[in-house]
Amino acid sequence: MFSKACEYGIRAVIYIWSQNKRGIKLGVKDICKEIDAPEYFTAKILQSLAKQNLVSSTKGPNGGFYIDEDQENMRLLDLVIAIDGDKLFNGCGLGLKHCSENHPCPIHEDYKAIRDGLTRLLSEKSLKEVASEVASGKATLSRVLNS
Amino acid sequence: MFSKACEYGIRAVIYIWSQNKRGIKLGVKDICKEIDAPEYFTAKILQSLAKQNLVSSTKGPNGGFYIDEDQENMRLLDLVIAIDGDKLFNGCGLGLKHCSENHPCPIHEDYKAIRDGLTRLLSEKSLKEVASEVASGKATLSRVLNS
DNA sequence: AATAAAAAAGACAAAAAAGTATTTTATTTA
DNA sequence: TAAATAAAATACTTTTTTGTCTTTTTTATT
Repeated sequence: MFSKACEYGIRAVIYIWSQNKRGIKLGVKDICKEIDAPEYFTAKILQSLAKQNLVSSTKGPNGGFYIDEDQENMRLLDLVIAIDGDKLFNGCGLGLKHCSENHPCPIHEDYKAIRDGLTRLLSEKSLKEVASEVASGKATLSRVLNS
Repeated sequence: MFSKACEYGIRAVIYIWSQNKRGIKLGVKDICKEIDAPEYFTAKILQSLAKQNLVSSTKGPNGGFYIDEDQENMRLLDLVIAIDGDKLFNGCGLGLKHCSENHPCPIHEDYKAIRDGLTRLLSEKSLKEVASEVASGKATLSRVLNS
Protein backbone atom coordinates (compact mmCIF):
# COMPACT_ATOMS: atom_id res chain seq x y z
CA MET A 1 0.00 0.00 0.00
CA PHE A 2 2.52 2.59 1.18
CA SER A 3 6.14 2.52 0.10
CA LYS A 4 8.83 1.65 2.64
CA ALA A 5 9.92 5.28 2.57
CA CYS A 6 6.41 6.28 3.51
CA GLU A 7 6.14 3.73 6.30
CA TYR A 8 9.42 4.90 7.82
CA GLY A 9 8.46 8.52 7.33
CA ILE A 10 5.11 8.17 9.04
CA ARG A 11 6.59 6.26 11.94
CA ALA A 12 9.38 8.79 12.34
CA VAL A 13 7.09 11.79 12.27
CA ILE A 14 4.61 10.24 14.68
CA TYR A 15 7.47 9.50 17.03
CA ILE A 16 8.76 13.06 16.81
CA TRP A 17 5.27 14.31 17.62
CA SER A 18 4.89 11.92 20.50
CA GLN A 19 8.04 13.29 22.11
CA ASN A 20 7.64 16.88 21.10
CA LYS A 21 5.76 18.17 24.09
CA ARG A 22 8.99 18.46 25.98
CA GLY A 23 10.39 20.75 23.31
CA ILE A 24 13.19 18.34 22.63
CA LYS A 25 14.88 17.99 19.29
CA LEU A 26 15.43 14.42 18.25
CA GLY A 27 18.38 13.11 16.29
CA VAL A 28 17.94 10.70 13.41
CA LYS A 29 19.87 8.01 15.19
CA ASP A 30 17.60 8.05 18.22
CA ILE A 31 14.48 8.17 16.11
CA CYS A 32 15.55 5.21 14.01
CA LYS A 33 16.54 3.14 16.98
CA GLU A 34 13.12 3.71 18.45
CA ILE A 35 11.06 3.01 15.33
CA ASP A 36 13.32 0.29 13.96
CA ALA A 37 14.07 1.91 10.60
CA PRO A 38 17.28 2.18 8.54
CA GLU A 39 19.13 5.28 9.67
CA TYR A 40 20.54 6.86 6.53
CA PHE A 41 17.46 6.09 4.49
CA THR A 42 15.15 7.60 7.07
CA ALA A 43 17.42 10.62 7.37
CA LYS A 44 16.88 11.40 3.71
CA ILE A 45 13.13 11.11 4.10
CA LEU A 46 13.11 13.45 7.08
CA GLN A 47 15.31 15.92 5.24
CA SER A 48 12.91 15.91 2.35
CA LEU A 49 10.01 16.49 4.73
CA ALA A 50 11.92 19.34 6.34
CA LYS A 51 12.42 20.90 2.93
CA GLN A 52 8.68 20.62 2.36
CA ASN A 53 8.11 22.24 5.75
CA LEU A 54 6.27 19.33 7.30
CA VAL A 55 8.84 19.05 10.06
CA SER A 56 11.49 21.43 11.35
CA SER A 57 15.17 20.81 11.99
CA THR A 58 18.30 22.47 13.23
CA LYS A 59 21.90 21.46 12.74
CA GLY A 60 24.68 21.36 15.26
CA PRO A 61 24.95 20.18 18.84
CA ASN A 62 21.60 19.45 20.44
CA GLY A 63 20.06 19.87 17.01
CA GLY A 64 17.63 17.49 15.46
CA PHE A 65 14.09 17.24 14.20
CA TYR A 66 11.06 18.73 15.87
CA ILE A 67 7.63 20.16 15.21
CA ASP A 68 6.67 23.80 15.51
CA GLU A 69 3.34 25.63 15.48
CA ASP A 70 3.02 26.01 11.70
CA GLN A 71 3.01 22.25 11.56
CA GLU A 72 0.37 21.78 14.22
CA ASN A 73 -2.41 20.88 11.85
CA MET A 74 -0.57 18.36 9.78
CA ARG A 75 -2.62 15.37 8.71
CA LEU A 76 -1.40 11.90 7.90
CA LEU A 77 -2.61 12.52 4.36
CA ASP A 78 -0.19 15.42 3.93
CA LEU A 79 2.65 13.18 4.96
CA VAL A 80 1.73 10.37 2.60
CA ILE A 81 1.37 12.74 -0.32
CA ALA A 82 4.67 14.44 0.51
CA ILE A 83 6.45 11.10 0.39
CA ASP A 84 4.55 8.91 -2.07
CA GLY A 85 2.70 11.49 -4.13
CA ASP A 86 -0.98 11.28 -4.86
CA LYS A 87 -1.14 8.36 -7.28
CA LEU A 88 -2.73 6.18 -4.61
CA PHE A 89 -5.62 8.63 -4.29
CA ASN A 90 -6.19 9.50 -7.91
CA GLY A 91 -5.41 6.66 -10.25
CA CYS A 92 -7.57 3.83 -11.57
CA GLY A 93 -7.40 0.57 -9.63
CA LEU A 94 -6.57 -1.34 -12.79
CA GLY A 95 -4.14 1.26 -14.08
CA LEU A 96 -6.27 2.51 -16.95
CA LYS A 97 -5.30 5.89 -18.29
CA HIS A 98 -8.88 6.86 -18.94
CA CYS A 99 -11.16 5.59 -16.23
CA SER A 100 -14.03 7.75 -15.11
CA GLU A 101 -17.64 7.80 -14.06
CA ASN A 102 -18.90 7.51 -17.61
CA HIS A 103 -16.05 5.37 -18.93
CA PRO A 104 -15.38 3.13 -15.95
CA CYS A 105 -13.17 0.13 -15.45
CA PRO A 106 -14.97 -2.96 -14.16
CA ILE A 107 -14.22 -2.21 -10.52
CA HIS A 108 -14.49 1.55 -10.69
CA GLU A 109 -17.25 2.14 -8.15
CA ASP A 110 -16.10 -0.33 -5.53
CA TYR A 111 -12.49 0.69 -5.77
CA LYS A 112 -13.44 4.32 -5.50
CA ALA A 113 -15.26 3.56 -2.28
CA ILE A 114 -12.20 1.90 -0.79
CA ARG A 115 -9.89 4.63 -1.93
CA ASP A 116 -12.12 7.37 -0.63
CA GLY A 117 -12.34 5.57 2.70
CA LEU A 118 -8.57 5.55 2.89
CA THR A 119 -8.40 9.21 1.97
CA ARG A 120 -10.94 10.05 4.64
CA LEU A 121 -9.06 8.05 7.27
CA LEU A 122 -5.79 9.75 6.46
CA SER A 123 -7.21 13.24 6.28
CA GLU A 124 -9.21 12.92 9.47
CA LYS A 125 -6.32 11.63 11.52
CA SER A 126 -4.31 14.51 12.84
CA LEU A 127 -0.78 13.82 13.85
CA LYS A 128 -1.48 15.26 17.25
CA GLU A 129 -4.19 12.71 17.89
CA VAL A 130 -2.15 9.77 16.70
CA ALA A 131 0.95 10.86 18.54
CA SER A 132 -0.82 11.14 21.85
CA GLU A 133 -1.92 7.53 21.55
CA VAL A 134 1.71 6.57 21.18
CA ALA A 135 2.80 8.82 24.01
CA SER A 136 0.22 7.33 26.33
CA GLY A 137 1.21 3.79 25.39
CA LYS A 138 -2.12 2.98 23.80
CA ALA A 139 -0.35 2.35 20.50
CA THR A 140 3.20 1.50 19.49
CA LEU A 141 5.71 2.20 16.73
CA SER A 142 8.37 -0.38 17.37
CA ARG A 143 8.48 -4.02 16.58
CA VAL A 144 9.42 -4.88 20.10
CA LEU A 145 6.75 -5.25 22.71
CA ASN A 146 7.47 -2.48 25.13
CA SER A 147 4.50 -2.72 27.45
CA MET B 1 -2.00 -0.35 -4.58
CA PHE B 2 -1.54 -3.23 -7.02
CA SER B 3 1.71 -3.84 -8.88
CA LYS B 4 1.87 -3.22 -12.61
CA ALA B 5 2.06 -6.97 -13.10
CA CYS B 6 -1.15 -7.32 -11.18
CA GLU B 7 -2.93 -4.59 -13.11
CA TYR B 8 -1.99 -6.17 -16.41
CA GLY B 9 -2.86 -9.61 -15.15
CA ILE B 10 -6.31 -8.62 -13.95
CA ARG B 11 -7.07 -6.76 -17.16
CA ALA B 12 -5.87 -9.67 -19.27
CA VAL B 13 -7.86 -12.26 -17.39
CA ILE B 14 -11.01 -10.17 -17.38
CA TYR B 15 -10.63 -9.74 -21.11
CA ILE B 16 -10.19 -13.45 -21.65
CA TRP B 17 -13.33 -14.07 -19.63
CA SER B 18 -15.25 -11.44 -21.51
CA GLN B 19 -14.49 -13.18 -24.79
CA ASN B 20 -14.64 -16.72 -23.58
CA LYS B 21 -18.27 -17.47 -24.20
CA ARG B 22 -17.46 -18.19 -27.80
CA GLY B 23 -14.97 -20.84 -26.76
CA ILE B 24 -12.21 -18.94 -28.50
CA LYS B 25 -8.60 -19.10 -27.41
CA LEU B 26 -6.89 -15.76 -27.33
CA GLY B 27 -3.25 -15.08 -28.16
CA VAL B 28 -1.12 -12.84 -26.01
CA LYS B 29 -0.64 -10.38 -28.82
CA ASP B 30 -4.36 -9.85 -29.29
CA ILE B 31 -4.98 -9.60 -25.57
CA CYS B 32 -2.30 -7.01 -25.08
CA LYS B 33 -3.40 -4.92 -28.00
CA GLU B 34 -6.88 -4.83 -26.53
CA ILE B 35 -5.93 -4.03 -22.95
CA ASP B 36 -2.97 -1.80 -23.80
CA ALA B 37 -0.33 -3.75 -21.89
CA PRO B 38 3.29 -4.68 -22.73
CA GLU B 39 3.27 -7.94 -24.62
CA TYR B 40 6.21 -9.97 -23.34
CA PHE B 41 5.70 -8.85 -19.79
CA THR B 42 2.03 -9.77 -19.82
CA ALA B 43 2.87 -13.09 -21.45
CA LYS B 44 4.99 -14.03 -18.47
CA ILE B 45 2.21 -13.12 -16.08
CA LEU B 46 -0.31 -15.22 -17.96
CA GLN B 47 2.10 -18.12 -18.10
CA SER B 48 2.51 -17.93 -14.37
CA LEU B 49 -1.25 -17.87 -13.92
CA ALA B 50 -1.56 -20.88 -16.20
CA LYS B 51 0.96 -22.74 -14.09
CA GLN B 52 -1.15 -21.91 -11.03
CA ASN B 53 -4.21 -23.16 -12.87
CA LEU B 54 -6.10 -19.89 -12.84
CA VAL B 55 -6.27 -19.85 -16.61
CA SER B 56 -5.80 -22.54 -19.25
CA SER B 57 -3.64 -22.49 -22.34
CA THR B 58 -2.68 -24.54 -25.35
CA LYS B 59 0.29 -24.15 -27.64
CA GLY B 60 0.41 -24.31 -31.38
CA PRO B 61 -1.79 -22.93 -34.15
CA ASN B 62 -5.09 -21.59 -32.90
CA GLY B 63 -3.74 -21.97 -29.42
CA GLY B 64 -3.89 -19.34 -26.75
CA PHE B 65 -5.36 -18.60 -23.37
CA TYR B 66 -8.86 -19.46 -22.26
CA ILE B 67 -10.96 -20.36 -19.25
CA ASP B 68 -12.42 -23.76 -18.53
CA GLU B 69 -14.97 -25.01 -16.02
CA ASP B 70 -12.56 -25.60 -13.12
CA GLN B 71 -11.83 -21.93 -13.28
CA GLU B 72 -15.45 -20.84 -13.27
CA ASN B 73 -15.50 -19.68 -9.69
CA MET B 74 -12.34 -17.67 -9.72
CA ARG B 75 -12.48 -14.48 -7.70
CA LEU B 76 -10.52 -11.31 -8.25
CA LEU B 77 -8.90 -11.98 -4.89
CA ASP B 78 -7.42 -15.26 -6.13
CA LEU B 79 -5.87 -13.42 -9.03
CA VAL B 80 -4.36 -10.68 -6.92
CA ILE B 81 -2.89 -13.16 -4.47
CA ALA B 82 -1.51 -15.30 -7.30
CA ILE B 83 0.33 -12.31 -8.72
CA ASP B 84 1.16 -10.01 -5.80
CA GLY B 85 0.97 -12.39 -2.87
CA ASP B 86 -1.00 -11.65 0.25
CA LYS B 87 1.09 -8.92 1.83
CA LEU B 88 -1.54 -6.33 0.99
CA PHE B 89 -4.10 -8.28 3.00
CA ASN B 90 -2.04 -9.28 5.99
CA GLY B 91 0.61 -6.75 6.86
CA CYS B 92 0.52 -3.71 9.12
CA GLY B 93 -0.21 -0.39 7.44
CA LEU B 94 2.92 1.14 8.89
CA GLY B 95 5.09 -1.88 8.23
CA LEU B 96 5.49 -2.98 11.85
CA LYS B 97 6.56 -6.56 12.31
CA HIS B 98 4.45 -7.01 15.39
CA CYS B 99 1.17 -5.20 15.05
CA SER B 100 -1.93 -6.77 16.47
CA GLU B 101 -5.14 -6.19 18.35
CA ASN B 102 -3.40 -5.93 21.70
CA HIS B 103 -0.19 -4.39 20.43
CA PRO B 104 -1.50 -2.07 17.72
CA CYS B 105 0.11 0.58 15.58
CA PRO B 106 -1.55 3.97 15.78
CA ILE B 107 -3.77 3.37 12.75
CA HIS B 108 -4.43 -0.30 13.34
CA GLU B 109 -8.21 -0.28 13.58
CA ASP B 110 -8.91 2.15 10.76
CA TYR B 111 -6.45 0.55 8.43
CA LYS B 112 -7.86 -2.86 9.18
CA ALA B 113 -11.29 -1.61 8.18
CA ILE B 114 -10.01 -0.35 4.84
CA ARG B 115 -8.06 -3.49 4.17
CA ASP B 116 -10.96 -5.74 5.07
CA GLY B 117 -13.19 -3.71 2.79
CA LEU B 118 -10.77 -4.29 -0.04
CA THR B 119 -10.58 -7.98 0.72
CA ARG B 120 -14.35 -8.20 0.73
CA LEU B 121 -14.64 -6.36 -2.56
CA LEU B 122 -12.11 -8.61 -4.24
CA SER B 123 -13.51 -11.83 -2.88
CA GLU B 124 -17.10 -10.99 -3.68
CA LYS B 125 -16.39 -10.02 -7.26
CA SER B 126 -16.45 -13.08 -9.44
CA LEU B 127 -14.66 -12.91 -12.72
CA LYS B 128 -17.81 -13.98 -14.48
CA GLU B 129 -19.70 -10.99 -13.15
CA VAL B 130 -16.99 -8.50 -13.97
CA ALA B 131 -16.35 -9.93 -17.40
CA SER B 132 -19.97 -9.71 -18.42
CA GLU B 133 -19.94 -6.00 -17.68
CA VAL B 134 -17.05 -5.65 -20.08
CA ALA B 135 -18.68 -7.86 -22.69
CA SER B 136 -21.87 -5.81 -22.54
CA GLY B 137 -19.97 -2.56 -22.85
CA LYS B 138 -20.97 -1.34 -19.40
CA ALA B 139 -17.29 -1.23 -18.42
CA THR B 140 -14.03 -1.02 -20.33
CA LEU B 141 -10.46 -2.29 -20.15
CA SER B 142 -8.69 -0.15 -22.68
CA ARG B 143 -7.47 3.38 -22.44
CA VAL B 144 -9.22 4.35 -25.64
CA LEU B 145 -12.83 5.32 -25.54
CA ASN B 146 -14.56 2.68 -27.55
CA SER B 147 -18.20 3.60 -27.08
C1' DA C 1 39.12 30.41 17.56
C1' DA C 2 38.91 25.40 17.80
C1' DT C 3 36.24 21.45 18.37
C1' DA C 4 32.38 18.68 18.24
C1' DA C 5 27.79 17.53 16.91
C1' DA C 6 24.15 17.08 13.85
C1' DA C 7 21.56 17.87 9.58
C1' DA C 8 22.21 18.52 4.40
C1' DA C 9 23.94 17.07 0.26
C1' DG C 10 25.69 13.97 -2.89
C1' DA C 11 27.68 9.73 -4.56
C1' DC C 12 27.32 4.86 -4.63
C1' DA C 13 25.52 -0.03 -4.15
C1' DA C 14 22.09 -3.61 -3.92
C1' DA C 15 17.70 -5.44 -4.67
C1' DA C 16 13.29 -5.53 -6.73
C1' DA C 17 10.10 -4.41 -10.36
C1' DA C 18 9.22 -3.68 -15.03
C1' DG C 19 10.10 -4.59 -19.60
C1' DT C 20 12.37 -6.87 -23.92
C1' DA C 21 14.34 -10.42 -26.81
C1' DT C 22 15.63 -15.09 -27.99
C1' DT C 23 15.34 -20.01 -27.89
C1' DT C 24 12.73 -24.19 -27.02
C1' DT C 25 8.70 -27.07 -26.94
C1' DA C 26 4.17 -28.54 -28.13
C1' DT C 27 0.46 -28.64 -31.43
C1' DT C 28 -2.06 -28.07 -35.66
C1' DT C 29 -2.51 -28.22 -40.49
C1' DA C 30 -1.25 -28.76 -45.13
C1' DT D 1 6.43 -35.46 -42.50
C1' DA D 2 7.37 -30.52 -42.89
C1' DA D 3 6.07 -25.99 -41.93
C1' DA D 4 3.86 -22.75 -39.24
C1' DT D 5 2.03 -21.11 -34.98
C1' DA D 6 1.77 -19.96 -30.29
C1' DA D 7 2.86 -20.82 -25.44
C1' DA D 8 6.87 -21.94 -22.24
C1' DA D 9 11.24 -21.18 -20.79
C1' DT D 10 15.23 -18.58 -20.34
C1' DA D 11 18.33 -14.83 -20.51
C1' DC D 12 19.03 -10.14 -20.48
C1' DT D 13 18.29 -4.90 -19.92
C1' DT D 14 16.36 -0.89 -17.85
C1' DT D 15 14.23 1.60 -14.29
C1' DT D 16 12.76 2.31 -9.68
C1' DT D 17 13.11 1.56 -4.92
C1' DT D 18 15.70 0.76 -1.02
C1' DG D 19 19.69 1.23 1.50
C1' DT D 20 24.64 2.81 2.74
C1' DC D 21 28.58 5.75 3.01
C1' DT D 22 31.26 10.03 2.68
C1' DT D 23 31.75 14.90 2.50
C1' DT D 24 30.01 19.48 3.42
C1' DT D 25 27.64 22.96 5.97
C1' DT D 26 25.63 24.89 10.00
C1' DT D 27 25.42 25.59 14.89
C1' DA D 28 26.61 25.28 19.79
C1' DT D 29 30.03 24.87 23.28
C1' DT D 30 34.49 25.18 25.37
